[in-house]
Amino acid sequence: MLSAVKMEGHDHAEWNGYYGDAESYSTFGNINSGLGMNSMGGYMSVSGMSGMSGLAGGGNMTGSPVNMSYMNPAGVSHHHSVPVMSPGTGAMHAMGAIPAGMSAGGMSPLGAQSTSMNALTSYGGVSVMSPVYGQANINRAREPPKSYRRSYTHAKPPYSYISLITMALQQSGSKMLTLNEIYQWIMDLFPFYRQNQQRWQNSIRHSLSFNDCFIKVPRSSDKPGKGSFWALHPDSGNMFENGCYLRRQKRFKCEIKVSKEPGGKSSCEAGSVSSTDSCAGNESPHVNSSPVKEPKRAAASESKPLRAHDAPSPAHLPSPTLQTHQLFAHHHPHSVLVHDAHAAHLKPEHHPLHHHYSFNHPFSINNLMSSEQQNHQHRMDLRTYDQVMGYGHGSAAASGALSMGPMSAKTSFDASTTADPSYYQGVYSRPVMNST
DNA sequence: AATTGTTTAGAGCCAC
DNA sequence: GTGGCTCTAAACAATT
Repeated sequence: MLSAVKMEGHDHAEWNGYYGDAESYSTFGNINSGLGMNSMGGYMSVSGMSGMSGLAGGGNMTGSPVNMSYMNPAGVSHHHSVPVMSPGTGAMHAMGAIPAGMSAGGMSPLGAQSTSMNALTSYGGVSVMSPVYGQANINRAREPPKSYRRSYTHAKPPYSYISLITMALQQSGSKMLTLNEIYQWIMDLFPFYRQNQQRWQNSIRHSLSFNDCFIKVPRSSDKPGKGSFWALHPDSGNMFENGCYLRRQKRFKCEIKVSKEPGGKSSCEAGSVSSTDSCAGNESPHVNSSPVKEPKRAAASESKPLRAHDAPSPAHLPSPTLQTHQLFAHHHPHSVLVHDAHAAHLKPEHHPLHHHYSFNHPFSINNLMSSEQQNHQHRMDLRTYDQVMGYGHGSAAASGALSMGPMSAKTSFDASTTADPSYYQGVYSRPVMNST
């Protein structure tokens, strides 16, 4: 099996292979030097970096290694160019490209979320946010292209399948996607996944089925097609609050799956009207505190997807969006769910899920992109890894999670806040189990 | 037939 | 060492 690059970013050898000689960050110049970056050939982890903004100014990263490979040293960008990336990019943060502690309140995964556009990198007059993957951008802005670029392009992203799925779902306007759409999103964004599709797609399917944080939403009668829609469980919120996209802080799971209905659906499936208490998420410290060993998933017969007759009447679910909306509304009575499906449909920012994740979900696209722009730019503002890196030729591919967007009001970090070292440490090195 | 979804199993890595 | 999380492979069922 191929297997390329070990996911968890622990495989230094592989990372080195992809990024090692690469910039190695010599181009980071001041950043690297003095930062003590490392000997790991592009695989660094930083600990105790406070204030990435400092990076821009030559902050002082000392200490532990940081995987600069995927870092987007901020500050090196060109602030005057016109951002093409995500809407609302207005606020990108320097290193921001990397979410510091998700716990901070919804950081964008790769993106930055601050209020300064430091991270923008200019490519031929056009600035694009550099996703975490695009860290090399900075260099590019300063130096001519180098041969090593090629290696970056198809490097395996430092995200687990779960985080990729989560990002995909988060960036979708309706907060739900079909399996194929998820595949496409991933491939659009990460060239690496255009290869060996059978392998990773099998893993994606497995992740969707196996992880309780993903729920299946049946298609409405007016949207026939193959496969159901997948959405994030409303209570799955901060799965990556530790800032590590390779490994969740705690696996989200439904603790109780006993309330099976005749149809066989579990209490945590979409459409369930059972109390949210039946499910354990990661958004609450309480819940996290006492994880219950996940019982083997219910037998197939007990976890049948919600069928049309199980779900709310199709008549009331004109669109998938509304379906989830209502489903979640039922499921999550205590959250800020909007029951006016119509309104929610028209105004994404009012979407229940939108609300739900806007304040605490690490991949909250809401924190990345403005609601209005989100849908429109969905497939335009985000560039594929290679495009960001300056290798792509085609049109921008996916949107998304990698693009930086405006932060929610509550998340107006200052440089130091955004630069939570734990993020880097987590994503590039190893998970930081609770930055706070 | 192809795609989608479920489940089982094993292995690697990491935190405790 | 143990347990948790993730990745991968594979078998199988269901659906389109």
